[in-house]
Amino acid sequence: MSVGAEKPVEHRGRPRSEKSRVAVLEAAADLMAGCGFQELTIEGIAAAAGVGKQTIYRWWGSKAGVVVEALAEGFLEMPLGVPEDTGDLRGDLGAWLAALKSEIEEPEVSRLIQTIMSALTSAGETSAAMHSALVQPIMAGLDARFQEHDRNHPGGLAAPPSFLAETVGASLLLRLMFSRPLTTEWIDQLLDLVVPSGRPDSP
Amino acid sequence: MSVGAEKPVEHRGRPRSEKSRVAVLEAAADLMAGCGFQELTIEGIAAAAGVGKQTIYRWWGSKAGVVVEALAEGFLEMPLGVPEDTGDLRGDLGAWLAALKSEIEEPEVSRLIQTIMSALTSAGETSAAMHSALVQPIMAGLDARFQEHDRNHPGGLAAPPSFLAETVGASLLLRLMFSRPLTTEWIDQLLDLVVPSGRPDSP
Amino acid sequence: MSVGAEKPVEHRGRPRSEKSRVAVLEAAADLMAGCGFQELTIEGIAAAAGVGKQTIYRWWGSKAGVVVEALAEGFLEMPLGVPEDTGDLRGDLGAWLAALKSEIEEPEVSRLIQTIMSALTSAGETSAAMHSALVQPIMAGLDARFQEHDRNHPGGLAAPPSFLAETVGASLLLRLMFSRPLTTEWIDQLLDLVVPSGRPDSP
Amino acid sequence: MSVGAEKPVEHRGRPRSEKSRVAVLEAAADLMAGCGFQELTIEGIAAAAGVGKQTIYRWWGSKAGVVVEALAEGFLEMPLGVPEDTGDLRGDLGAWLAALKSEIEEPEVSRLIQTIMSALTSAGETSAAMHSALVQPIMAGLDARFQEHDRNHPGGLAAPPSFLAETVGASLLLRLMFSRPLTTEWIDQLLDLVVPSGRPDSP
DNA sequence: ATGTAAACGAGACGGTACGTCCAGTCTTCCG
DNA sequence: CGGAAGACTGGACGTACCGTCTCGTTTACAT
Repeated sequence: MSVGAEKPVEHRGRPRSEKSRVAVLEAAADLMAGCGFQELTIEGIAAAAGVGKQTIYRWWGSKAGVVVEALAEGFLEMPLGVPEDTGDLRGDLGAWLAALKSEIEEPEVSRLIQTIMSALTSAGETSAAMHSALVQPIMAGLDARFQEHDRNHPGGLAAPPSFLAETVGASLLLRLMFSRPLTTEWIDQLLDLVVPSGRPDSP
Repeated sequence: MSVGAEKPVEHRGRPRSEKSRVAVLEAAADLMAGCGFQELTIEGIAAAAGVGKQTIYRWWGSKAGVVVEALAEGFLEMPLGVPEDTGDLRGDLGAWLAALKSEIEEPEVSRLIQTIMSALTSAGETSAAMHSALVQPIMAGLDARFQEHDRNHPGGLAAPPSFLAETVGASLLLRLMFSRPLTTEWIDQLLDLVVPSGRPDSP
Repeated sequence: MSVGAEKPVEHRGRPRSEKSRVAVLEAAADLMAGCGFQELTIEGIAAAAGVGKQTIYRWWGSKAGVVVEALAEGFLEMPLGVPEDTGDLRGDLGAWLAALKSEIEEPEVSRLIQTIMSALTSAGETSAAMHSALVQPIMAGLDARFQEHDRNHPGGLAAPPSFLAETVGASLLLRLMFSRPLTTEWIDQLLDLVVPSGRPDSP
Repeated sequence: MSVGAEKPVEHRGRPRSEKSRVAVLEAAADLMAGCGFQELTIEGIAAAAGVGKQTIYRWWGSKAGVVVEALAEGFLEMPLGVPEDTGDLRGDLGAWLAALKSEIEEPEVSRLIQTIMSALTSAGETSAAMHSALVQPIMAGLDARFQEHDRNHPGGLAAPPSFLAETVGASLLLRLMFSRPLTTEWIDQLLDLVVPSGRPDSP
């Protein structure tokens, strides 16, 4: 009689509707793109998703929760891309930052970043979840690139790769948060600090 | 050429009440300390200040504006202190960060920081004003310290002092934003990056 | 052939709360008695009824609407009574008007009448509804009395009963509206006009 | 001792500005024509008149007071006209009521009447003043006509002329208040009651 | 001429209520 | 029993006016 195979859950009554779950996340992602976090409302999400408010409260409990899941599941992408890898770490990072520079001149992109950051800070208790959903991936991307560089040029980095990644990410995000421009000078200085300039590839 | 004695101002109607202005800023500062930015309401500020709502809308237009002015005028202080100066830059920074580390364990301090950062990100159009009201002073404090160090140990810094100040500030704030702990390892790594440890003073 | 069973109503979502409906009407009636129509506020009604403002706006849309319904459903009575019937129409009307005369000397009664009339005139689009809710019943009462008299004394009335009822009602209300006293002379003249005095019962 | 000569007035300081007084009354009259009494505001009048609010409060104290004076001084006319006099009282009244019938079909006229009546009922303490400013003149006009008729045809009226005038006025105003139509039947019945039809002139 | 004093326009003040929006909860019916 | 629909209490929003209160500016009389 032992059923073996774990009943995945004690399961009674109607199962959760995947359709509703996805509809909510998609609606949230759509609305996020078009307005600030403050203006994003549970009612708005429910209406756009064709879903009862209760369904959202049942499964997420707050709009921050919905946003976190939407980001974690890729319904909404932090529009920051990832640096390429041509073997020249400094050059790659420079190119990446330059691309960002032109990208955030589009108001839509700029707003989306601010919206996400605002969601982060408004989150309170969920800020850790937010961090891992949002910031971690970016850091991870940078980290991988720094790791590789480190392997090729041991001792050429001023600090552990993961730390440098975090530093770059923090500087970038804070700059975007305050709508300050990514000037060429600023980019150069950041690169100088993080990938000590010029000489690193020469022994 | 006589400058013609500037008309002091074209002034009609009852003049603005300084008493109300101060009452609003004080009330906002008090309330900020006790709750999040989301929970801070215009009605609450008006009631606490003994002021009509219209008076707030007349002069500030949004709660973010009130918070910016309260900060700019020192009614509310960003509880981050400023590093001492004993001649040992690295040591001073380390001590400062260590002090912060214990300080932000108090929930009140931690909440205040998050509140202010939330106000910043919610500000939208005023984010630049927010930046100069809040972040600039911290940066300026760090900057001064780095400048002095640079003068004493030319070439000992990995990047221009002001840039290092910004980097330290950004890393710190973002860490606080996400409620991540200021570990000793993190502090050490930051110092290693910014004030290349040990060696710089030896030829 | 069965008519297909009238859809009882297409009914979705939580049904309207009768408790709230009654609470609002009772609260409005209570408040009306104690203040003018101008001083009667939606917020006051909502608070007194323990109801959200939205509930009032959802179902009535204006305070005039609430007052109309309160009157129509008898939560608030126009304090004008109805003439008795002893067989002597002129005497009955005289007694009724005399009773009113002393009654409206109480400021509370006087204020309530003015309040209701003010609600009527402020109503605008709903003035027809107001009329049928308020004035019609009074008229109807008078009408019945005149009808009966007419039956007993054919030709003794100067105009159709319903018209005489309307005339008496209009004269009375306008007099109350302007806070002018119901003097004995005025009453006598009205009766003389409407129930041609003395002689009608003699052939 | 001889008091004699009244000090014309103890008069110090700047005298009241007639220009402002007139501007206020004109502004009030203009605004009354375009909106309801409820929507008529002191601030609106002050702005339209180019006058400080205090000037209105100094001299009138309430918008009802302004309206009363505007009516009393003829800045705003109750659009009811006055019956002609061709010797045939019944015919003249009939013609007058018929003219009104078509006139009040214009929404502007209808609204103005309701506005004035609303001002009356909202007035409270000033309702007596309102009455003499507004209703009295109409009554007076009717009264004069009835008086003359009475002189020509003694005993031909069912009640004292002034009373009949009041009755006609009251019936008319209440009908207008409730936006009920002035039908031909209603007019005929009123005339039958007030100027007993046909026979009175024949012996 | 020069006070002195009241009325003036302007407009900010503390308030009250407006009508709207949304939060989060609750009830009902449907599948 | 999950989910949509939607009504519920509660409370902040930003606006409109209230009636009061300064301001600086006329404008008249009384020195």
